[in-house]
Amino acid sequence: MVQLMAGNRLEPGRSTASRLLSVLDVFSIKAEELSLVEIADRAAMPVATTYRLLGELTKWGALERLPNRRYRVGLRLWEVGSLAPRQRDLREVSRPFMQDLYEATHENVQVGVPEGNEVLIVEMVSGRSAVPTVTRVGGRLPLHATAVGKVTLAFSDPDLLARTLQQGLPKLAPRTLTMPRMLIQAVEQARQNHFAFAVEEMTRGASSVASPVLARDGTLIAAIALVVRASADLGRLAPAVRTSALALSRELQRTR
Amino acid sequence: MVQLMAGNRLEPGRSTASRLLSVLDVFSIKAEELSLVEIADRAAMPVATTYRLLGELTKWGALERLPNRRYRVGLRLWEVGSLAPRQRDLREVSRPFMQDLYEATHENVQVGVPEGNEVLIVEMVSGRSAVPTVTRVGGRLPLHATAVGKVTLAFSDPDLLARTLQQGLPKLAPRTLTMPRMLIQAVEQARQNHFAFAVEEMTRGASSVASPVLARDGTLIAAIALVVRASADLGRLAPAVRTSALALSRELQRTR
DNA sequence: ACGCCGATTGCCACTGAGCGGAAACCTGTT
DNA sequence: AACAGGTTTCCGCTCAGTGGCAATCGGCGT
Repeated sequence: MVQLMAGNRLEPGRSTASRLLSVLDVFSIKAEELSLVEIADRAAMPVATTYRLLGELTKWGALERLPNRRYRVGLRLWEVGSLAPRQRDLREVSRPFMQDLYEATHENVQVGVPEGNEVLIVEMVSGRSAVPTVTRVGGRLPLHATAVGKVTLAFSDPDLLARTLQQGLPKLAPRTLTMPRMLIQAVEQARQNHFAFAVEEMTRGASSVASPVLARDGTLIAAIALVVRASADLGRLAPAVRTSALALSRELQRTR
Repeated sequence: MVQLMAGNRLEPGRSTASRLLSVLDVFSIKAEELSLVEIADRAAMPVATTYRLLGELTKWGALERLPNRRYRVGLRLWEVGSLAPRQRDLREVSRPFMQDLYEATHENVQVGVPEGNEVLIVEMVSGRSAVPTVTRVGGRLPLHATAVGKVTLAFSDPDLLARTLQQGLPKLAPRTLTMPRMLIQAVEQARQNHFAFAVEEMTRGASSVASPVLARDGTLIAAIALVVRASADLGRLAPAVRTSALALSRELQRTR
């Protein structure tokens, strides 16, 4: 028998709760179905420990076990998550406005809220004729390379912009703004115009226009955007997005 | 100082993981914003313990802390939950079909999947003109008093019906089927017709028609329903629901 | 302003719940 | 039938989690 760690713990100080939650962290849009070892690896925990925690999570319904012994996120977790008021209220109120915007343009409509250093997409309306996007409801978009992101930066606490610049502006597509000066200027413009563009900055062939959804006190609640093929005339679409954003803002201000 | 339990635990044998998850359990549609003591009470745990767990959950983002010191479900939990493939795929595929059904009838359209002894509503389309329903996305409906429920019972493992009968048929509205015989008969009819009705069995003034969404092997994936005011002509609406259910089934069978 | 009461936060002694290495046990593959 | 890769069970050791208590905070009524 080899030497054991003190208390038999590889990482003393890490709480059981945080271990449990870090199991949930390993699931993502690119990894929605994982095996025991895959989860253990990604969560940086021994298999035995991971196995026990997975058992608890599965029993509760946070995860589901597939016949091929893999794990995926379960319905019970979705159910509890769908109670999150921040997304639920916004989503319910915005749906009709998004629908109208879709009818008028037949392009992809997205609504996102700031979450950490990204924008979390909370609702989407898209049809067959619109450009296919990689984005999904529940997915995240970067702040510096999207229209929703620029609008968010323009109407949030200034140090969100500072943090974004500090952690660098990764080049995601040929036309991504990678120079701080350029982004600062774009954000400044967004603040003045109440809308922002992003032309092939995130994905080649796709562009977007966004406008802010604001609370009574002027703070940003969300951003609404149209994602279109790069050849589309963004200038012509901007007023429609702006109008929807205003209507949505007014409706949200009415209810609270 | 008073006597302490062995190990200072009130409830030895209850794991930390299960305690953490039972904190999430206390949140519901009727209790989406709770204070520390309320949570401790409902989860049957001491305040000190609850406080620590709430701290971990908040740090991770599963819960959010409001200025009034209350807790509610956070965006991070919604984000992870939205990865649940069972609801995500179904929801994405069904949306256009639901939209069509809505356009044709201008009534509330619901899609639900079986989860435990209830139906979990996964997606909804409703307009201003339709009857206001209490049901929300993420909400649950009883198996015995709704059209979606009866359809689910008709096309699921027979012992789901047995379990439903065993735990009693609570009277939810004047016309709820409370006699086992009646429910069995209704389920039998649903199996033959491929649709079911519920006339003011759940809520006075509201009725519904539902039809099953089936996998290639005949097992039930979901149920799609129209919820209408009680005065509406259900018989006239049934074929539309049936048609949507078939179209949706076919589309789902195509993709997998 | 003041005092009251419930809610929140911090503290700390005690021990069983959680940890993880290792071995047994499956499951599909050559 | 042997093997490889993953999954499940086992078990001894100990520190992380527990929860009673008390100090502190804060909202509300007087």
